[in-house]
Amino acid sequence: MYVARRVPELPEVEVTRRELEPQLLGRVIERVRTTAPSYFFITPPATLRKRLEGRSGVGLSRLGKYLVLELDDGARLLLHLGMTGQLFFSGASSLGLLSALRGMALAPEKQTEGFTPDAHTHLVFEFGDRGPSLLFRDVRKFGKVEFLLHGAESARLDKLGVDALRATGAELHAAASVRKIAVKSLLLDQSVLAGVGNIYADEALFLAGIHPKRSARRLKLADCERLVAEVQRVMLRSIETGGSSISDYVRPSGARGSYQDERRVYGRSEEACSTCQTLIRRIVLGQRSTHFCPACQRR
DNA sequence: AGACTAACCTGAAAGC
DNA sequence: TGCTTTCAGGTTAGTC
Repeated sequence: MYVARRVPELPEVEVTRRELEPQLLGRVIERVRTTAPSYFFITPPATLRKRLEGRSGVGLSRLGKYLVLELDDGARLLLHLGMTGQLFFSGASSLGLLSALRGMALAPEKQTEGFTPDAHTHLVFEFGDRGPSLLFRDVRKFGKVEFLLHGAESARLDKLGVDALRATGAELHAAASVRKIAVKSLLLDQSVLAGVGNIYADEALFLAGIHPKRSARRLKLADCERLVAEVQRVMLRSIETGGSSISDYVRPSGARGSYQDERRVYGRSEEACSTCQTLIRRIVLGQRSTHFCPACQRR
């Protein structure tokens, strides 16, 4: 059986940003703990410790799926959650909340007070105020941490396109008209629209009535405008419900983002389309599972 | 140079 | 029951 998973895309990163910002900025990072060098660390752990200890955050922004922590000396720290990354503060409520937003159920023994960093917790900030520590946990290590000195260029950020929430149909159309790829692949290209991942790409294409395999080059301006509008609508709605689940989160057992219930096609292959009752199909496109309604979405 | 593909990683679930 | 295989996905490096 095919099991759908939830992975941090733009809305999850934005909800995380909003959660972290008030609890992080202005606090002096006294000590940095890390795991051993790995794929996860673009900047070696030893360098991170040296550069970050004694600093404090003065700004936390988001571009696509990246979080950018601006430090008091002008340096920046890029954080990417990859597929299984979790950022949270030590203490039960934060952990439960954020894991719920991720849609990842934690084992009961890990939901207790005073979460102890485990082998998957690759980065920990301990603060001079002795308040809750910031933990970055990532089981599959697809997440990324990169330190940038004041004024340093970031190849990763520089190659991102316009943030999906700020994009216009005209911008998408300009990129689409010169690409010989499927529209779904276009949406996933971070150099075009930054922040769109597999789930919201499928959802937006369904809502816009566009077949995922339709050629990008054949998209008309009106198609692109509709598509961008649906990308933004579904993402804004997801941010909204992620926020509302904060107050809904009471029992660990029932915790999850309400997005699960609103999704129309993703992970619903062989189920009836909510619009026309045709069975939702699943195909593989660009090495990614792709879900669509063969009747509602035209090539 | 654009387009496509394998690799990175781990745990859950399916398969045997 | 338990060991083995498959699979998910964001990003990047490598190939054609």
